[in-house]
Amino acid sequence: MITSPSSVRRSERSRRAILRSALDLCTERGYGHVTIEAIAADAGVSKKTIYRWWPSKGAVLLEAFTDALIDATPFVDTGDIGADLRSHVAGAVKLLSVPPFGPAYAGILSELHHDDRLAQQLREELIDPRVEEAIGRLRSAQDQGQIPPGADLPLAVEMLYGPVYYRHVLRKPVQDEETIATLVDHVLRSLRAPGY
Amino acid sequence: MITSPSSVRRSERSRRAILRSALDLCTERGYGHVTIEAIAADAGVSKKTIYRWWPSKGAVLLEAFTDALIDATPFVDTGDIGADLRSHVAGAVKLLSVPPFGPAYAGILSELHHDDRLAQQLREELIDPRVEEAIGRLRSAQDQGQIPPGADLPLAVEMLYGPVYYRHVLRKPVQDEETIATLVDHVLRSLRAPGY
DNA sequence: AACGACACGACACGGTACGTTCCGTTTCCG
DNA sequence: CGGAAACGGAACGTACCGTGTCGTGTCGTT
Repeated sequence: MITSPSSVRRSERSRRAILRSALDLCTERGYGHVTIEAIAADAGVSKKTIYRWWPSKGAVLLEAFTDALIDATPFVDTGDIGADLRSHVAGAVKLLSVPPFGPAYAGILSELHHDDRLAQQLREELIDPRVEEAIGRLRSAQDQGQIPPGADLPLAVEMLYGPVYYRHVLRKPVQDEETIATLVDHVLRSLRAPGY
Repeated sequence: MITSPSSVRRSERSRRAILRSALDLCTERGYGHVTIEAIAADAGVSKKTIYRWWPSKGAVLLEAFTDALIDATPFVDTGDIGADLRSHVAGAVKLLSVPPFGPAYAGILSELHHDDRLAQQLREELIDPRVEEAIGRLRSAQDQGQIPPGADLPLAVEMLYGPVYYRHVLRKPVQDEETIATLVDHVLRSLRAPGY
């Protein structure tokens, strides 16, 4: 997320305080009340310092959120694609269900349509790599014969994540473990079943 | 969307001018630049008049968007559930792909997480009724034996709309007709195939 | 036909956050 | 040790917010 003045003299202390304050304010007062001025005040930092390293508050929160998401939803391979997908999706759903990460990600998504840089950054640094990881895990299951050779793996990823985004964006109640299991089953079935 | 002073003396002329200006500004300058002040100036209307009938700019655009969506994506019943779902989803995708409706809906979604009234209004007046309609169409296909009796119809709706929201929110390229057909096929297959 | 209520356009207000600029201080590389 | 650069703090003009006031016009009521 380091934007312009690539430098080793950057204050790591300020950086951490800014990211922490951004998430804290998101918890305490909601994304809408997270402002550059509020972050600066809470972190004991000059506004200039924030603008020097990030182009917008969305970029600040994206950096904070990305770190948390990668920790929360690793891609494991136990040999059982169903179980692995269930635990992976459950991890994402759980992260989105608790402040500050749910509101933070909703806020980030809300900025995408009027912030081309942020949209590109989100896709390149978060979405695309993780979609690739997911496809990789599905391909591994394919090699083990759990998924047919010709299956449309990118579509499978969208069918898994689509409902998660759908519910999060519309603020519907989050999926419980059973619903997630049913979803994963249906997606895997749709890959296995013959065409109509 | 009429909020408080329920009255027959409301100016229909002003109402139409406001809705039109809101959509026009969304096309010309993007959702982020649509402000109550800009709408008022463009529509030749007092800010007070807007605030009298709508609680926020999101509510204004939701009213305008709802009218357009209902026209664009009817639920038809030709007897072929696959064909009907394809044309329905294609209608929604097409509407979202053109200004002002794509940006307008993205903007509306972006307000949901800090505007409880708007979230409730969207669910009650747009999402829930249309989900019910979709389930009704699926149930009709069930009666004709095109979908098994025990199928999870609400989940099917989420699997259909989920990827549409996913791509729209993340600003990924919109689905073409072939992709939509593949999606519909997979969802229907997932309902028909036996459990793993 | 006259009244009275109420929506209307207009304008002004204080408030908040924006993004930028200037200044003096601190920190750290060479 | 000297200087460049990042720092915190304060102030700036701008934009939009949501509200209040006021005079005008129009539409129900009687």
